[in-house]
Amino acid sequence: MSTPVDDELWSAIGDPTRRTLIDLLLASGAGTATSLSAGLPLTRQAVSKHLAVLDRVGLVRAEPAGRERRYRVDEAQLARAAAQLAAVGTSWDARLRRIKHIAETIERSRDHTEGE
Amino acid sequence: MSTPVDDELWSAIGDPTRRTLIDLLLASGAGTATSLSAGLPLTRQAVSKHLAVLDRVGLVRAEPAGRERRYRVDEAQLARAAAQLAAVGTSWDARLRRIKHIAETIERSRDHTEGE
DNA sequence: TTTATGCGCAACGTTTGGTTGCGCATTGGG
DNA sequence: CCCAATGCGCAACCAAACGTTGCGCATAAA
Repeated sequence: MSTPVDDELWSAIGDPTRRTLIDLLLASGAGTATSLSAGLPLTRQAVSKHLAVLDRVGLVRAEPAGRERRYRVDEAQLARAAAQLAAVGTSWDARLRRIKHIAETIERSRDHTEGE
Repeated sequence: MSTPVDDELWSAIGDPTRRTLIDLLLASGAGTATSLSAGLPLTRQAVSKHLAVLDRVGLVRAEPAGRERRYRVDEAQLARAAAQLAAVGTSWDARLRRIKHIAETIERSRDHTEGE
């Protein structure tokens, strides 16, 4: 129900800071560790490590530009991640609906036979 | 774009082990730390701590039954969590689509004016 | 050629997921 | 009634992850 690879993706996007970074990168198109850390309560180092994690799972890609290291979201990979999130969500939803349906069915059949 | 409360929910369901526990609880209806740990590569203690976390954010609820402590998923809360997952996923998707659209627009206007 | 900016590496503290080893309560069989 | 077995919580301990500070090095700008 969950492969090791998918777990890596999950733990990458499970961190709130990394989700914020993805949001910022999506909003501004691209950014460096320094520029991103400017708008966050984090040091450049922390941001840099997070970007390294996102890079390792392929959610962002770095293009060196002079002395800068400009990061950009890999759209295909992020789409994959978004699909996974939605999948888990709808899976839970489906199960909850099924449970609710069964519960109602039992309730109804009890009303027919018993008077509890 | 993300409240502290929501971050707690996220970090709760961000952990792979806790998602597995939720799956198991959904599948079997209810369970104790001991019964759940039996089917996992975890000690009872680890499971117990995870259940405590899930309990604190309200995703599961415990009902003492004799010397046992039976846990059950709080369906409303889980539905809320599922909605959040889906929300983030679709938010990213929407942004990606918008970006792609803009990119195509620029590309097209460049083809008209420049020959680069 | 200096100066300043951007980055990576290393050492360190703190939180979190996991383990083991207790002790305490409840339950069930002599 | 009592004693073994079962289920749980608490505390101590380890390892990995997130964050910090303090370097040093390279590249761009003065």
